[in-house]
Amino acid sequence: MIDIRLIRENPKEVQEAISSLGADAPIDEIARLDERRRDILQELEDLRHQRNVTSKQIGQMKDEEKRKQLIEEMGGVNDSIKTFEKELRNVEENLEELMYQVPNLPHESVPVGEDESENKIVREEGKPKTEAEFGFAPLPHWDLGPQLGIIDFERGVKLSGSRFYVLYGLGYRLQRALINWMIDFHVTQHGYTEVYPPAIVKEICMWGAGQLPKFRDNIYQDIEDDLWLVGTAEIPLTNLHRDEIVEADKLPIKYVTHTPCFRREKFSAGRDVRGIKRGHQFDKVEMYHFTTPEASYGELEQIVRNAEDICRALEIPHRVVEMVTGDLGFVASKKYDVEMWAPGCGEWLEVSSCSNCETFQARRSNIRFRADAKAKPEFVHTLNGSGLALPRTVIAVLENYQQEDGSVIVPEVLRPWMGGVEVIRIEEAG
RNA sequence: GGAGAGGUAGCGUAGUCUGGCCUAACGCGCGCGCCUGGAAAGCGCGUGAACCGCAAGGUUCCGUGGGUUCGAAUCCCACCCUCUCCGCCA
Repeated sequence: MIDIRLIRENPKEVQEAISSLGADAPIDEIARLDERRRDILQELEDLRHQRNVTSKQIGQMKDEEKRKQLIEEMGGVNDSIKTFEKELRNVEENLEELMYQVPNLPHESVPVGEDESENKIVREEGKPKTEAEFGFAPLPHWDLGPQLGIIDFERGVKLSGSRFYVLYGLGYRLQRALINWMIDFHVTQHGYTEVYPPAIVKEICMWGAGQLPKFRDNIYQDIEDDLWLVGTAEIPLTNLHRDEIVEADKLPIKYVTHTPCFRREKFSAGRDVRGIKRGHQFDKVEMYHFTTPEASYGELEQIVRNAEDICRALEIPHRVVEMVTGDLGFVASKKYDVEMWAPGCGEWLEVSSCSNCETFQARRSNIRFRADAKAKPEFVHTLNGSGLALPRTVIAVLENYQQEDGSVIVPEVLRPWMGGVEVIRIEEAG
């Protein structure tokens, strides 16, 4: 949710900003309803004032005659109040519905661009290994995994349909090792507090994090109990402090968590169907900050660095990409992706997406802080960043560390979390 | 699933039976000051939020939504949520 004052005061600029996102929003209609709302409020408040004053008089009145007369007069006032109240409710309902459809506005530093093809590569670290350096043609993980007996696509489909798979043995062990290692890394090296939140939440949480109404079709839902499966830990983490006022000295609050994520992938039908890159269910380690407006952009850079630290420790080539306006999405003011190179499938995999949402989620979720004890509460800024998404990190490990005989070397940092295993071999993997 | 209790401002609670002095009290916490070598304690003062308005000021909010009434935290109806006990259970 953006501040309606922006629309009230600079409707043109807001309209342009939204156009730069390649999005659309009913700004004119919002401005019209906002004005009508304020007009009604003015009328209504005058009438209510009149009612309050008169009612008080009636309560104290001794003269029965005058008393009856006043009560009579109040009849008309009450009718007007009821009429205005009804219209106000109507206008506010419409206004809110429209406001929920307005995307977040881009930060001034975000490069203008049509779509992802114009995203800027900010920096790159580690050289992708060439085929010559490998000494053989590296396999994609959808060949490597089944060959090692650690990924089973057929049985995944048997259980749950397309875009599901089963991990076995050292494959699953590798994922577990990554999860625990990454969480420990963020806790000990980056100062995060680890949390374990619910992965299915009430509808209100979906609105608060900006998932509804826009992404309704992409969310799994239990209709009977009105519970929604989260597509990212960002949702429960945002809602941890919903309707709270946080003291400034507690900020920044930095959480790291690991949850399953569920996505219907209705918007990507037919894309990335091979392998484990885009499943309906996947695990993700997620970083999340609640912070002040002054600190948020510095912290966005920090979150990106935190994600890069993981890539670096794994010794996998990676790069940071800055999103242009056309690829920002609905909730971010500014966003970076971190991508790992996957030599088998020959593409850069988005393993992390780091966003500063400024007050967009905080407004929807009513999360505020007090700069000091006397200050008025103001909205916090919220930031999120994957640290990292599991299946894609598993892909990158398998494809970068594969050897000619089909075995995969375990990255050194992971070995303590792998029970000392150094190589995943065909004969021992399962 | 059964029975009961409850939802009041950052937290804890009073007020509801008996509608108007509720413009919501009190405690904790927090802020300022006094005191002190410094602090704690103590004492004094202050301290909810949102919206409209240049301002003065006004309006709204006692879980949510309706209703009754000149007037509702208080009465009536519906719904939501939380807790406790029992049952079942990883």
